[in-house]
Amino acid sequence: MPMRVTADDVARAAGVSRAMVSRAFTPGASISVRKREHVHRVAQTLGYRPNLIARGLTGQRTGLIAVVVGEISRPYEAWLLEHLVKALSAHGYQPLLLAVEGANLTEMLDHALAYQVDGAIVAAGSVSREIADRCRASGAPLVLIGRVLDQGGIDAVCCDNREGMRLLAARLAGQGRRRLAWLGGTPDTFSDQERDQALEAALLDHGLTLTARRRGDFSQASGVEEGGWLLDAGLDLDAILCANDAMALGVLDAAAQRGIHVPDALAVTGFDDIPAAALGRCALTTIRNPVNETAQAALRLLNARLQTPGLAAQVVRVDVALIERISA
Amino acid sequence: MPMRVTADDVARAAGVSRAMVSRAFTPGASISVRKREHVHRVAQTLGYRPNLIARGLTGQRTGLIAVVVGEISRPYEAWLLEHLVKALSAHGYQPLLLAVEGANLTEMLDHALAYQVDGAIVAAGSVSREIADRCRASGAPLVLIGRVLDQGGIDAVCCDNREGMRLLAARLAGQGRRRLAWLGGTPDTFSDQERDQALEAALLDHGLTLTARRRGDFSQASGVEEGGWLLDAGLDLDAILCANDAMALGVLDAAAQRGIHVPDALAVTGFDDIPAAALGRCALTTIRNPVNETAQAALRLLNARLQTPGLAAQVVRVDVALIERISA
DNA sequence: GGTCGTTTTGAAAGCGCGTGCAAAAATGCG
DNA sequence: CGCATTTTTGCACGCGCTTTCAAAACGACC
Repeated sequence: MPMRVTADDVARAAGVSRAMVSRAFTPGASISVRKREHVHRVAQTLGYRPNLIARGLTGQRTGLIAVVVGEISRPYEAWLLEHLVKALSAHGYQPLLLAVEGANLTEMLDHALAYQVDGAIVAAGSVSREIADRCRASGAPLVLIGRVLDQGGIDAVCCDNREGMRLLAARLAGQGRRRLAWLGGTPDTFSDQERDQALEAALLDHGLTLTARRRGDFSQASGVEEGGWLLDAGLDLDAILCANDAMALGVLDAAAQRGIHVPDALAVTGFDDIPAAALGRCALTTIRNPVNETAQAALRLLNARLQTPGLAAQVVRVDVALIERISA
Repeated sequence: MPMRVTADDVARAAGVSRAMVSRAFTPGASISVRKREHVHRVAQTLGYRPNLIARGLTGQRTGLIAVVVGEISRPYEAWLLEHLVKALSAHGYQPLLLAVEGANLTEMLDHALAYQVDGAIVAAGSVSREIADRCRASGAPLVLIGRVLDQGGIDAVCCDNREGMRLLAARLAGQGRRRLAWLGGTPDTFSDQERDQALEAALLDHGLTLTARRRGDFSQASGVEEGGWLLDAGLDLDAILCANDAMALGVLDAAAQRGIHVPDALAVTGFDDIPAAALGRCALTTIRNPVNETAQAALRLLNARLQTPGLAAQVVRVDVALIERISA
């Protein structure tokens, strides 16, 4: 039955009041240097650490940030999560992880809000205005990643999908590819919609249109499946553009299985530039989605709003880049 | 300046005492059905939810569980994390995510303990006895995943590495492979050590020894690299056994780049059976490391110890299985 | 030494909630 | 209807900490 060491214990042992112990652990509090050191020393020997739960109850900040992410086992999500966690912990925050599967995002966020999180970073699901309002009502700033709410009013950071698609379209057009297919991801997904639209627009600029369109679920397996379908449909395709890298890698597999040479007979492009994209016998030509900068930007937004609640909402578009490898 | 709705507000609005509000939200508390419903209704309209931080302060349980994992972007880690999160949330826990990079595990766990976590699940780094004791002193049970402390005394769940290696050795020996190489992972890793030892032992049973051994860092990139080294060394290898799937996939790439046919000219085996192992033009023969059961077992252990602190520590070995695909 | 302006300190009031305890209300029974 | 039980309720305290506020200690300066 282990009893925690409390500030009272330290106070008694150090011969000071509990308030002093609190101040000793509060940077910038009014306390003499001598006493602070003394208290620290005593605390050390007793093995005392301020209870952050109790601290969170009084102060306005718990240091907890809700991080909502989709299926973690997807390469992009995992990659992003890794950077988010690093960024959070660098800023002294602690991530409360919520993995959303389906429509229970509201419920999960509510649960997180009950933990008095200082804020939330949402990189999955679709955030309704209602949810956003509820967060604001709880005093927890919300930052979206990879999706922006068109009604505005919510901080978001998202890569420049339009520019990415333009770059890909230009490259393929420049290579003289004419019969192009689009392999989209899960519908109702912001990334899917924006990339899809952007592609159509960009192709138009080159006088091209899609020969075929097909839809997967952003997974490599669906890339194999739908890619296979496209290749078997007798469409005589030049290129397959995929809504993300995972599916593109799947398409690459499908092509290899059929003995179709990439990039000579077929170009394949991805989006995100996940680490695995550079590997494999046929490295992927793709668009770099700068995960690290995205995470940093998200935290910057969060911090800014935490310090100045009245700030106007802001949408940060992080720059993308064409990564030329060999698949296209 | 949004003011949270507190139990007092609900009490006032419902014309009852604050204690009643508390009881209305405490399952099994002494309160009449009528009143509970009434309070719930009022709470609903006010948008009240019990503050879990405050609740955690009084009660012994915060519902927070520290989850320590290594590099999340690695497929296996991500996969495991996904299942852990699911399992935790199914049991009403909330994961506090700690990504350890380097030796600061102690520090991170200390920080988590300051949040009064109910327990910790550690799937990364090496846990010293000192750390374990500190956790126990804070009343937070520790459960290890994929590593067991040989001094014992700590709950752990880990797949049966020995049996896995036996199965692989038997298969390769049965195929008449004779010149085998081992591609190990990061040293000082429990998985690496146990799998390595187990392989040597298993091979001995078939009168075989390793022709070569090499070491990566569990990443696919290192698989490409070290696999390439092995293939270029003129060792005339029959088979390359890898300490995990990611490296095996890398080796597969390396072989493909060199035009070496798998499995005819070379067998490649992995370990874990991550989702990506089944994909690709050359599906991986590997050992299934049942992540889901692992996560479930970890939670069972955690719950058991939470309910009965005095319980003897237990090591659960989850069963593995040989997954026969085409790479070996 | 005394006065005034500065730190430095301790007492006490919360933060939002759970819960033991005793009072109040409801119920059962004769 | 009266009494003994049982259920339901409210009060008040405490969880571990932060933070006013006023008192105490300090130091400088005349």
